[in-house]
Amino acid sequence: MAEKARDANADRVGLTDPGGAARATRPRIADVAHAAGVSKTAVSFAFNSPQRLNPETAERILEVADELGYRPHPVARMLTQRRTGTIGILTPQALSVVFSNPFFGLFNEGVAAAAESSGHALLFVSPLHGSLARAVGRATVDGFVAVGLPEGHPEIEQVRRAGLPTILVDSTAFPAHGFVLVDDETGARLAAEHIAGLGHRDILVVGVEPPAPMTSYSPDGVMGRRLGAYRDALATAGIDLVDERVLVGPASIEGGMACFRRAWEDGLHPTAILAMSDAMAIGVMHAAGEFGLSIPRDLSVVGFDDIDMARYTSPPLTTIRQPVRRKGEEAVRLLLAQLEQHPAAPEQVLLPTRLIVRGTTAPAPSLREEVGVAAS
Amino acid sequence: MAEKARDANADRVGLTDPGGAARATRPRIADVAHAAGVSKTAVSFAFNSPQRLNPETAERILEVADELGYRPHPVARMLTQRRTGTIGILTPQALSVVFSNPFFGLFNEGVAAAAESSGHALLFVSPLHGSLARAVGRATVDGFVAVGLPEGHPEIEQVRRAGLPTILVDSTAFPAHGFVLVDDETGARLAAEHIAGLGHRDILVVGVEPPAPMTSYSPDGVMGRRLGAYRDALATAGIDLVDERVLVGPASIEGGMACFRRAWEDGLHPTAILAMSDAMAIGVMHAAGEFGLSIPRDLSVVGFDDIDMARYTSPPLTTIRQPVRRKGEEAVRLLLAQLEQHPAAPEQVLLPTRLIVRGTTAPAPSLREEVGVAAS
DNA sequence: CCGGTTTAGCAAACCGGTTTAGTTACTGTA
DNA sequence: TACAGTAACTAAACCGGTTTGCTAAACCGG
Repeated sequence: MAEKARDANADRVGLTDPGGAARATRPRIADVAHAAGVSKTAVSFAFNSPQRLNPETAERILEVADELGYRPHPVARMLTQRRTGTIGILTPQALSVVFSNPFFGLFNEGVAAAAESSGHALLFVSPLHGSLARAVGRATVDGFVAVGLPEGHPEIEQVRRAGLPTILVDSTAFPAHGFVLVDDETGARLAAEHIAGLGHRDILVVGVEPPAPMTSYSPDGVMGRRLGAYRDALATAGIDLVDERVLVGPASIEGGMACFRRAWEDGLHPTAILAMSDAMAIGVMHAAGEFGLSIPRDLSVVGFDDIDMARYTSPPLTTIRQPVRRKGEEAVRLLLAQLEQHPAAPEQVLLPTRLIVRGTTAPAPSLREEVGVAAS
Repeated sequence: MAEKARDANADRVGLTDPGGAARATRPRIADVAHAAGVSKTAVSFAFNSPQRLNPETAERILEVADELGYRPHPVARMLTQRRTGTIGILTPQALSVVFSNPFFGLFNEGVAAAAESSGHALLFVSPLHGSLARAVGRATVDGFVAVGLPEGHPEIEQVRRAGLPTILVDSTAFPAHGFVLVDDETGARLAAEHIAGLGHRDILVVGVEPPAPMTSYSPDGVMGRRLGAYRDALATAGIDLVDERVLVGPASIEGGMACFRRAWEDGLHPTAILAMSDAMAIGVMHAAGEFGLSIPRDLSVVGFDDIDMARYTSPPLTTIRQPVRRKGEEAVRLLLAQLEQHPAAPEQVLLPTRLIVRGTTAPAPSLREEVGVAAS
């Protein structure tokens, strides 16, 4: 006896393609089986292990399938194979802000390079109707690369309980998971020491605002760690960084401009600014220009990240380099390793940062006069 | 009689979470049903239409589910609901090059904003082992936004035959589908006229290279249309743009630098460059600087796109603005419209471009001398 | 000509959910 | 008391594939 009646619906499916519009009913494996006079199994074999079939039969099945316009349904295939072939990029920010941040451009480059070479697609997952956990529940991925998930995030426990293999980037929120970190403390310390060493005393910090549900930095998050290191290094130089001198905004050029304008109009007239992102640093430079300041003569600026653009600003941006692309690559590499050999000890990677001195930093104005450099 | 034996496996599943590691076997709906003493149907209702259950029962089921750490399997759910809640972004380039291109950053912002507000996730689909069609076959999406699919692409027919709702951006390869275009011709013409009007005669075009399997522009592709319009407008001004004066490279700062260096060292010393991408224009500016040229005194540069960075270069970049963000938004909007009411006439959108004159264009050097501006 | 192996293909079980079409018990009405 | 209507829940079918276990025929050496 052949397949049950519902397993074949050749009459529903036109043999020829109706000219570009999506057809009413997509052909199923049973339709192909019926048309080729074989079982579903045979059709499945023809696609997945043709060597198990007589070559002629396999050939014929594939021809019939092509005529019908049949493609194995990817979702059904995922269900049986128990893998999706997709890697999820999990971010607590909205995707529209992610993509506006040049840091992510670079990070995604690395992720994409690694994912592509292993044949994985990339699914970007951000809070769904405000809930990260809900979005995670809907995501059809083999595992996550979670970037910048702050320790204090309200939904973090639910995300962890989802139980998918997850590699954290810029976060240590799940101690038992693999993660990729960058030596933010050293980077921030180098930036602060550089500025303090140039004689600056009146310093402002411009930071990336924490993602939506949160209102302040967790001391263990990236920005919190950077801020802590700025503070410590400045304190060592005898400078007290008060909260009023730490401004936050979106990690974009506009965000940096807004921060600087706000500060300047509030009467804060620093001689140096430590920015936690290059995009914001570039914004600061431009806003400073609007107020007639010249960089680095009147204002020194240090960025963070060393995005491509940093070397092309004028003057070129002094910044802290972190291997952003590599961060993405490593994260995917760790994830794939974990996916392959399940009970793998989660690996952990710490990447270095370093100070790149370019043209946006100079001795503090007061100091320059002392050493005989005339202010114009 | 209760469910079949295989439908419940309470013994496989620990009640408590074993401390962060992914559990061996994920609880299934039958496990919850068994533990709560109800049917699978009831569990499904508890999650999807709780009003169909006694509130207390629903509550109890959800509690049991939570204890077991049960989440409905998203792939199984997709299969029955016949929707994925995901929009695919289809690009013929590798993702690593996509993310390195600031144009895509902006475009993705628009796509993400529109997708997010409708609760859709974003899946990036690029050639899998060199084949776009194969990647399309694996993609679990409700529809595609295909960007920059050139008309002559070898796999285009297979992509179309996949039969998924698709909106094209910067391409008219599928005449029967909806698409979002930008008035590239007018933009390119304005750029060329601007340059010709400034007296330039020695002009170079720097273009974005076509995606991997292709080697030259299709005249109907974005870059082909822009090139055509450059040519026409220059011809009108009596200038013949020969093929040797059209260089292509990756759409990045480095790509622009490479193009300029190659040209300059080959003895091409133009007074103006028309770049088909802002990133490349920025690269050209820097490479020109390396050769001691001053912009716009010695060399005029016009970009294309008007990315964020364009207004922050020095001098700020003269360019053709196209509403890139909006392009992404419109594409998703059209796609969602088509997904909702199936037999919708595919919409088509044409967005304007315009010339933004900033600081990188000036009269041709020879001309300046004539009008009395001394060359230093 | 015989037992053993290989080849080719099939039916049924399975992946993990949702949905349809009931069934049962209870409530309200005439 | 009978009957309709509803609330609460369920068994079985279904989504569209893959995989397992099996059978029948062809092949093979002795």
